[in-house]
Amino acid sequence: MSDRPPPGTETPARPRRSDATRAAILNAARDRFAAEGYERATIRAIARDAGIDPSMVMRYYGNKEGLFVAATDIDLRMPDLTAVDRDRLGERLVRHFLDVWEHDERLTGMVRVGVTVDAGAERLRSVFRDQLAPVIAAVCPVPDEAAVRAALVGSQIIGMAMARYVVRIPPATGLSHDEVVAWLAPTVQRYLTAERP
Amino acid sequence: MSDRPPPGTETPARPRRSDATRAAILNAARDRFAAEGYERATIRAIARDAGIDPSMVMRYYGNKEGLFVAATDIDLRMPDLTAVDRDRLGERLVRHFLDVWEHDERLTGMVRVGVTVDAGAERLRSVFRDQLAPVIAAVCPVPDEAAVRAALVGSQIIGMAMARYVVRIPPATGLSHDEVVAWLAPTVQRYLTAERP
DNA sequence: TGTGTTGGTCAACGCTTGTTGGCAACGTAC
DNA sequence: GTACGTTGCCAACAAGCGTTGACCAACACA
Repeated sequence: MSDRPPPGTETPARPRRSDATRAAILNAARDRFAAEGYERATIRAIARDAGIDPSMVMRYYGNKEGLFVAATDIDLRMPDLTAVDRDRLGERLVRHFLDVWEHDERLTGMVRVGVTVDAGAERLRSVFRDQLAPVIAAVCPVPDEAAVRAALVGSQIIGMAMARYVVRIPPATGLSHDEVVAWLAPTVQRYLTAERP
Repeated sequence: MSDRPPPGTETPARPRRSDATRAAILNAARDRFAAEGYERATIRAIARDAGIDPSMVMRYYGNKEGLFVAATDIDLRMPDLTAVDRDRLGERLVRHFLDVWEHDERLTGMVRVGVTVDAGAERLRSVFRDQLAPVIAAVCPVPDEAAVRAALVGSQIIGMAMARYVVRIPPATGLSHDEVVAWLAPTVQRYLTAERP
């Protein structure tokens, strides 16, 4: 409890001896949550992975939900779309997401958790709101339409991610990157730039 | 164990006194699995909902996974697409799925479970394979392309379902049925009928 | 009427879970 | 050098889980 300095008066970044342990816990937690979902990822297993005692997890993160919140920071590494040819926005986005999904299995896991537990769903909503929506709003001429267009793009992207990486529907897993781009890019392009129907 | 008659010699349909109980268990199981996912839905809670003892669940369905398998039959009630105008296939499909998703919350729940536990993912794959793919293959002129086209359609449909009903991303939940159809129908139509890119 | 089958309850089992509190070793500041 | 906060381990807790087996009541059938 006398662990973190009082919020607001936070000291710049005084390193603590336990920082390595904290990091190890977060790393193990991310992997376990991603691989097994919220319920099956036990504090005991996470602690074992991190090479410490389960009680340390409690001391540093309060309880399991606290650990989950601390462990799940999702970064989509969104590109700046204003620098992209207007008629290649769809292709650029689809390619980017294929890249992100494929290089960080934790994202798949976070979707898994986001679907199961409330705190996870809130995380996904915040990722949509803070990372995807703004980037899309920046290239949307009518500000009022930005949110809906972002949601549409998000729906197609997350749907393909579900099909390929989470549920693993065979025809979807068999597609090459180029094939996925060829099919999905026009969809995303239309959601971004087409007149509102 | 001496419960079901030996498979193969199954007697036509002799009703058992316990049929009502069995049905009550399945109903309660469906609701609990849908609402809380596989892990949080406990056999004890399901039995309580059904008004019987937990041990009955074990007797009738062997174990928790057996109950899950028995409880999760998903019926998409797919329409016959061969009777639909070729250039309205997209609209027809999107409208159908909106209808199905909105009238059976259990579907949402099954996605939740399908994402979490292996047996659930297998269920989703079988639904895709046995219910969605055949219907789409029936209107696909090039048989070899049917599976991929079905997967593409499925990705957009399941993505919108995730956005609207599971994660509940605000801009997506705010869309009316007609708006969803207006945006998604052309996408699905293209996945179904457009030349392979 | 007697006997085997079916539908159901009850109490307990072994196990895992998140969580807690006590206690030892270490480092640092006075 | 002693007092104190930090870091860590250990052992235990209460609760909840899936699962089992003994036992009873009602029925079906001879």
